Amino acid sequence: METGKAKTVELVKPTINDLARHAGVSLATVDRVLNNRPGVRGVTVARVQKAVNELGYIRDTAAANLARQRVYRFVFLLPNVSEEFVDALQQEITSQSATLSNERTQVETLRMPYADSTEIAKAIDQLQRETVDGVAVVAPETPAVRDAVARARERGIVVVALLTDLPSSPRDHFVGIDNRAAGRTAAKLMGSFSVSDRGSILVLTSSRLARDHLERRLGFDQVMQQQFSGMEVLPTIEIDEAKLPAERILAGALKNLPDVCGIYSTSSSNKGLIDFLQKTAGKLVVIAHELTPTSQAALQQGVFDALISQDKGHIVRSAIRLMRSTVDAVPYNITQERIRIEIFLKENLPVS
Amino acid sequence: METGKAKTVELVKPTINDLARHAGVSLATVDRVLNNRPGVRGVTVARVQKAVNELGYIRDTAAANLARQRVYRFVFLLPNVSEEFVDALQQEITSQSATLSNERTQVETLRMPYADSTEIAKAIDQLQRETVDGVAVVAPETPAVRDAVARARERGIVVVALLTDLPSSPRDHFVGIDNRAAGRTAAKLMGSFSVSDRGSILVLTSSRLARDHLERRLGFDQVMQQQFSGMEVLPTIEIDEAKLPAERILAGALKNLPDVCGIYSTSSSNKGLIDFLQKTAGKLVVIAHELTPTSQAALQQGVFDALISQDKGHIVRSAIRLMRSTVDAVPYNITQERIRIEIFLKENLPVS
DNA sequence: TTGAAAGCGGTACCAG
DNA sequence: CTGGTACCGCTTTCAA
Repeated sequence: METGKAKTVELVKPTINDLARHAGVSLATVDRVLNNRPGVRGVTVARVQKAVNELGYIRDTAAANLARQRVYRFVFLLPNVSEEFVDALQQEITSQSATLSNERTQVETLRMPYADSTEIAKAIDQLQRETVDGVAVVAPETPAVRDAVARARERGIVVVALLTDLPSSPRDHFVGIDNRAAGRTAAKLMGSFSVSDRGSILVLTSSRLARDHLERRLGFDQVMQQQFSGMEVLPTIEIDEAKLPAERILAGALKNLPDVCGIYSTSSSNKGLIDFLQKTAGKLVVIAHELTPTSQAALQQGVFDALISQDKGHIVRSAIRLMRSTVDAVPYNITQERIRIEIFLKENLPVS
Repeated sequence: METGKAKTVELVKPTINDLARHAGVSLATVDRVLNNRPGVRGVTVARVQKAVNELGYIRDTAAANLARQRVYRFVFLLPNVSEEFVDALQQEITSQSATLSNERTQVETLRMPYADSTEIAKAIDQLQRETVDGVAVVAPETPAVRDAVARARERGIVVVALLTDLPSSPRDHFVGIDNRAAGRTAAKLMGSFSVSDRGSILVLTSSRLARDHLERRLGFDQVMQQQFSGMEVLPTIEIDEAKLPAERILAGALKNLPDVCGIYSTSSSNKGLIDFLQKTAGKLVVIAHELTPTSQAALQQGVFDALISQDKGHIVRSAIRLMRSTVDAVPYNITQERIRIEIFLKENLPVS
């Protein structure tokens, strides 16, 4: 810890020319072994590899991509539900695509009915290795999806599960938060923000994105039971505005259950809930997911008490970095790719 | 929102060759106007610029950097206090430097006594434009520092304020959290986690990093007063282990103040506090800053209730991206550079 | 099985 | 004031 102690990193960076000279072969041969292309004698390969090790060679990806005129082509497969968060995610992809195209990366977004996993599977099956390098998909974990993912990977397409994991599918990566931990966090906040240590909690969900919602509920129950056992967590109510307005459902539920003191919505589309709460006098602790203009306003007004969120920009960048490095079979920095569980309170809302 | 609606981005990317042809000039001339080098007639400049606009030319930075053999040289100036967080930050810089060197970026870390701003100013003054492109500095806001920053910028060195802002200095950017909002968040959690709505709160600080600590305290007071006015926030106690062990100070304070129900430490070095708390029976709500191995353990054990943190990896990457794009005078994505206020509870601790 | 040489998109030096 | 050209690090024909 002495003052001024400095730490520098050398930047000598041997090139393939150095390798060629060192190994006594031509550039072309060096390139062949570097990219393990066929047609090089074992001895020659060994000579080059020795040079690589001795000189500590690291390929300059930028130069390689330039020479190769490489373009990465990725597809995002999102549900076509009218959910603010998903729309915002697509918006994010679109707005990043400008920058991305300067980084030799092409992105395309496809929207599919989330519930119809046959449709999704079909869409995945239509992805040709010749035209796409990787796909990031938001999908339920059904056999149809699993098999389509497996086939895509066999074709050599990199597959990333987005938002909701597909652990039983052979996907290359999952990009999204740990939803069980998110549920635990929601519970901790719910319990802490409640003035009383008893009462019951309403849990709301949307039918879509099933697995992540389930995981959230599991984590929620776990902590409520461990730390706030005086409170009762009611069975999950599924809200589908298309069938029945949220306000109706909620009004009914609250009438029958007079001791409800909190609401946890595992969903990210809460317009109906917000409308209902704004008309209701009683003070409930309300926790929901995802920071969107709507939910942010609700938080600001005090209708919501906390929001569990994940950064859309980070998710998109992370998915792309992971697809890119997987395609190129180069390592990536895992710490940069962990999507954090963000907690928003009125007090730490981003200044917009 | 139709199914399958696709959004693609073209990747035609005109090159300087296209520009040259289109404008009827040579590559060299195109290069001159692109880099506004002298010695080109106004008409010619106009012709090239017209071509740029008509073709929608965007420079390929990777190719340019290759040709130019560009290397970015940045310096991080950190306090040489023995604080876990700062050490971790230096560690982060070091571990990123491997990747960075493959991105034509060289980083060097210097450690300076935080309290001695003349020393810091001297260190900044010693940075030569010939050998460094940018510096990220953690420093108190004193006239000496301000002037040194101004001189560095006049020499053409990009300056980024790290962790604690230097708003009155002509720094190019600030990389770190909004510390007032962080304090507000701490207060909200403090009030919510407290079982009673009265009692008094101890606020601890380390003498260093003054401005950010001050801002945290301000934000804290604001929300405590607004939302938890039944609680009393006591004057800040400065802890300097070198002078007097934290345990002594705390034991003394708590003896005189029997109604203390919570502790907010604006500092990130809390070994003494943790030691003290582990030996103490009473249940206090304790909130501190920065996720480190020590603080994480304290959170895990229930000694701490919440941690307000900022991501070190993000901070370093962000500082570097900002310095790079400022040096090159190219735009950057502000949303990617906003350092979030992270809230860690036992429930959302990263699985390590 | 190997090497020579052109070229990717730019930059920079030298000549005119 | 402008153009020609070698070169950055790597890839990719084509020919030997």
